[in-house]
Amino acid sequence: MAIARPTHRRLFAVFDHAYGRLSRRAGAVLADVGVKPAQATALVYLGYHNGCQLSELAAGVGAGNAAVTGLVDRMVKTGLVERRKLQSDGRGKTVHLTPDGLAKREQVMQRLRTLDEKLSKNFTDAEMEIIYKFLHTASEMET
Amino acid sequence: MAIARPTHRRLFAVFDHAYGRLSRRAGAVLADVGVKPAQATALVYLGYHNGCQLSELAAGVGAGNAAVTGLVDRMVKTGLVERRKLQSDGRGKTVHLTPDGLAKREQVMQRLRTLDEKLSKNFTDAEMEIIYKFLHTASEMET
DNA sequence: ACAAACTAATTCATATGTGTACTTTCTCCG
DNA sequence: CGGAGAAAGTACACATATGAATTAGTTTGT
Repeated sequence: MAIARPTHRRLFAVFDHAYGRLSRRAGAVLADVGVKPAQATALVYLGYHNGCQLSELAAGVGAGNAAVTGLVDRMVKTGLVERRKLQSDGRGKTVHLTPDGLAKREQVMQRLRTLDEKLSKNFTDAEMEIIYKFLHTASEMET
Repeated sequence: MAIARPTHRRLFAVFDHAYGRLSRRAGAVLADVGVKPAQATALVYLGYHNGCQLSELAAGVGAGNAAVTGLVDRMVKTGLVERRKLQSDGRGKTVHLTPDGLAKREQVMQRLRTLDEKLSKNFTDAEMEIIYKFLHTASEMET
């Protein structure tokens, strides 16, 4: 039996709370860009994988297909991206940044870089390694 | 000027992604308890602060008042909690676990403890300190 | 070549979040 | 006392998430 580790008992709760607060902050930081947080995430991802399929975008932003269908709908409506049919596979659709979407992405990246700096500035590189390892563990954890 | 820290450039994105995946996992883990993730969070908080006011619950679970109004509505509807008027202040309402809510909370705690163990088992206590410090930083960060 | 199985995207019901506006109630200051 | 203003909850419009069911297109096994 492992020694009790009281400070670890509510890890998930702390993670959950921290994320809630952080995402509110991110939402506020992005408000003046006129893009919602989930859309910002998608714009960033698309900058690296422009023209990817919906499913890939879903995996990339860590959500399910259904969520991304609606997300892309709203982004198409506001002119940030466009959907195209995939000719190689009749089921697939690809998502492409518009010039407008690309411009918004630049602004988003500015804001997120600042946020990242604030988040990480009190940690050493060695500490950041641990934090990344932890976040990666949380991402990849299986049931 | 600081040295470029490429691995830190997308901290927020990594955090966001990790949270998305982790919360899906938590949702799946809680599915058999028949409680949604936000409700589970509220149940846990209420276990420590039963009878607190709505605003305190909101702060405790990291959401706004409006979100918690609806959350409590749904939990009242399914009999997990009840709302009472605060006599000391005509504006306030307090939230109380029902026996049913308390029972669900026990099940939730079981599941979350298991999740916590999986999340933290590959980290030493010293590493966990850093992770908690980071999560705390993320919670408390000001604009 | 075809039925069975799989995959991609969508739709639907529902849960949860935000910001804003509104109501009610308190508090505090002149 | 009495009105300005803060605070607590709620209502509303909307963004975003999930899971289940649906539709359509592709792949596979015989």
